[in-house]
Amino acid sequence: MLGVYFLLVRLLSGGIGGSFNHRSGGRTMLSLSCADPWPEGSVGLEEEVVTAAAHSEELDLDDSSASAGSSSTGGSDNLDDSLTSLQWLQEFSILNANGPQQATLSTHHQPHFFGHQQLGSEAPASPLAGDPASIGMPLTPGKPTAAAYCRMQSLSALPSLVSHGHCPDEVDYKTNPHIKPPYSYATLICMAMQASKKTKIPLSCIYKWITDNFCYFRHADPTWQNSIRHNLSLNKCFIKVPRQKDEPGKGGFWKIDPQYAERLLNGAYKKRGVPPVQINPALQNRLRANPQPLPRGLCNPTGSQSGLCVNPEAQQLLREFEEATGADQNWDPCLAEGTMLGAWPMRKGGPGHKRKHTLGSRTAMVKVPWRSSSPLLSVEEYRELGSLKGNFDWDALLDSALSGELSLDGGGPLSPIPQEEDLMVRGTHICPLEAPAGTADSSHVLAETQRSSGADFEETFLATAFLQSPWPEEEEQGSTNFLCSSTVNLEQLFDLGDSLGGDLSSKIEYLL
DNA sequence: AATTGTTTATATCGCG
DNA sequence: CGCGATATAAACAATT
Repeated sequence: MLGVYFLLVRLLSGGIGGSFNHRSGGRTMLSLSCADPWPEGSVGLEEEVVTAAAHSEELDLDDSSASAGSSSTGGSDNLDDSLTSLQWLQEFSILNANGPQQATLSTHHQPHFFGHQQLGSEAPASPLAGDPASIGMPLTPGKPTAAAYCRMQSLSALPSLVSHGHCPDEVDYKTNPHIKPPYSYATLICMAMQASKKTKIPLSCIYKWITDNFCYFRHADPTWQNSIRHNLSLNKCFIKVPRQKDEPGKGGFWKIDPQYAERLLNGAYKKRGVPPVQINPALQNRLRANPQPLPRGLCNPTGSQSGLCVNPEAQQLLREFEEATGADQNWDPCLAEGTMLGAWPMRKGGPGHKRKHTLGSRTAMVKVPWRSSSPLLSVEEYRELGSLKGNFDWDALLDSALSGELSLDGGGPLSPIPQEEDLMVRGTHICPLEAPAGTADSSHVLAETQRSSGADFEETFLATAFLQSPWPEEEEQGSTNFLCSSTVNLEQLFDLGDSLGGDLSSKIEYLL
């Protein structure tokens, strides 16, 4: 069972943004959730972003950013094995599955992790309804969550505060106001930008996304906003897009320089050492006064709720399984465990794996694998890439994977995805990114991105599609959204495996 | 006045 | 110890 579990983790979570988070009654449920649990009809920021999108054509991928990447770095041509393209992805996936994007367990789409917060210009730091810091509940009651402080059993003294440096990855940052997310500000900005699915977003939307997705910042001193602004200004990754004269509102928009996107998210976790626990100072006194009970969602001593703990035997089984199937020999089970199963993401390469990220140096480009996927392409870039569209044949995908054809490291058979059709998962519509006409942009960056992304791009998109987006996607409204609403029963998926027949199925059964 | 954006300064941390 | 990355604070200007 576990081996298939792992396999499908690789197949799906790395791509779909699904999260394996629960086993119930012997049925392993694969929960898939995705972005845009936001209420329809929201105004304010939505309008702003929509407006921004309407003007995006004039702002996409200016030549400077394009040339910066294609020339100065030699960029994508330089390989850097240390930056495996999916590392950030899996990290990002689980992080969002467990944190920013609440993984769901039920078959019902859970629109919000905290109920609805109206969009608009209200103070970003305004606590959400149901905010545990506001109502004294550490985590949303009654909602199963993948976020769990696995292996925190010994930390009952401060269960919701202490991550102890063990597995804070399973902290539900959406609901836990005490632990500072282990992301740099730049990464947070990137997340917000990507989650927005817009080419450019205003500062207020960045605030909004961060506060919506990281409870910590809802209660933290607002000086973090200063840091955000500081980062936007100083970090060359971010490009300011002036607001057009006919665009109402204050300030400009911000977009990410695609050339820097990967680097940023390769460092999706702050590599810089951070204290094991950064307790929101604003809450410390309250916590001292009112010690909180063990929050729901925390890993119980048996680890049964979430945070699947993988014992060495299981990992060995998986390895054997993969050796038998030939599936993705590049996959690091440690990584998978760390990212998909709740362990703190491994710092691949160890302490010597230093990230180079200079705020102000466009020339100090990190080497990016040419086939790595950039998760931070603007929506127009996504759209233009086109590879997001088309029939996403999961039968074929699973087939390929089980037969060892599928290499998640790119260049696989998925590259030439047919275009002009919606994503389909066994007949279920996956909200495709709207592909407006006339967005063809043959910038160097895009060309480079297209060339370099290849098959990874689908993974990238799918893996990040579940990021919560505070901005409703009109194209998704009223449509059945597989990623948002579906819970895939693995047994159903395995039915596919049955159809594959042969040794693989037996191996699967053996592992089960 | 509030928000947004820029700049400077300082501190910490990890790494070579 | 120097350097780079990051965080934090603060001052200041521009804009709405």
